[in-house]
Amino acid sequence: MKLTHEEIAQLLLENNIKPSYQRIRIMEYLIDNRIHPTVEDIFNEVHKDVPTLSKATVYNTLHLFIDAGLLRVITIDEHETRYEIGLHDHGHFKCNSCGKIYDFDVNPECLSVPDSLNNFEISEKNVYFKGICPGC
Amino acid sequence: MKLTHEEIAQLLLENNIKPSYQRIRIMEYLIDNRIHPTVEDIFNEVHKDVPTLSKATVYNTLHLFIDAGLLRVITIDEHETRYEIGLHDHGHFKCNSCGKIYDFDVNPECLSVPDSLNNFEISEKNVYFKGICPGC
DNA sequence: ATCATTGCAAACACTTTGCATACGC
DNA sequence: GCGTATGCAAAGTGTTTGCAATGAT
Repeated sequence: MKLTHEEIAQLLLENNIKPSYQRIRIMEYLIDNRIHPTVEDIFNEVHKDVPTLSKATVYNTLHLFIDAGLLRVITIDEHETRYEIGLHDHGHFKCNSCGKIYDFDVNPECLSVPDSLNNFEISEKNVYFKGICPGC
Repeated sequence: MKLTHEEIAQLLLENNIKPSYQRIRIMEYLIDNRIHPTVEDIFNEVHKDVPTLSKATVYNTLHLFIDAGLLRVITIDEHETRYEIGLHDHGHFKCNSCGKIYDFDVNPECLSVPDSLNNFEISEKNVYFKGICPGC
């Protein structure tokens, strides 16, 4: 189910983003590599195929995607900004040893809004755990 | 129930931290101002009373407290590192408009570990919501 | 006197910005 | 040709580091 460049271009257009080559390649990377990559990760990999790519463009593009609601920032760790293309709500587990981030399904109960937030308008819910993964 | 400097010194000693004046004042600030302050907040306020205080010392001291388990980093937003002295587990709500952070009690169900994390050793659990607070 | 803590300034890493070039309709 | 996206380099921010001065026991 790998998307073609045309399909990705379509996806971008639907979100009012002009599908430049760089943007398509960055989106392609994000779709194919659901590893919660950092800017570093994205830049390094896409740069291999698109040598002229600059980091500024990566930053620009990610912000574009975020504003369009296509991309989410994962804020688990200071000093480390990661991104993932938005699916359903789910939790993240970060291994403090190897640094890998795992997805997990959260108890739906969990995301119920407590009484104390009655008059709050909630746009985003996040759950994350930290610890050591089985491999470490 | 404001703690005296002596009581704070005692608290630090119990955690194997030498109670220097700066450390006491920083801890005092953290205890008296449960507003999830940033380094900026802490530095600015404590600096008023302790003019020689340097930011490096604030950073040093916060790391000391964190290592001792007295302090927690709140990672809600990239570009913004906030701290709170550790109490029970609770959720945080951040208002995207005024930036204020509210505490709320999370559904205990929420923090139950899902099957998919069976063999994971979990040391930290976090829940945070974002949106707009009633005041905004 | 010794060892730890502090404060300053320089170094760092990550991100943003400004601007000139290049690209696409 | 015009407007936008890109790439570079410089500027900006927040945090860390090295080291000399200070403070405590």
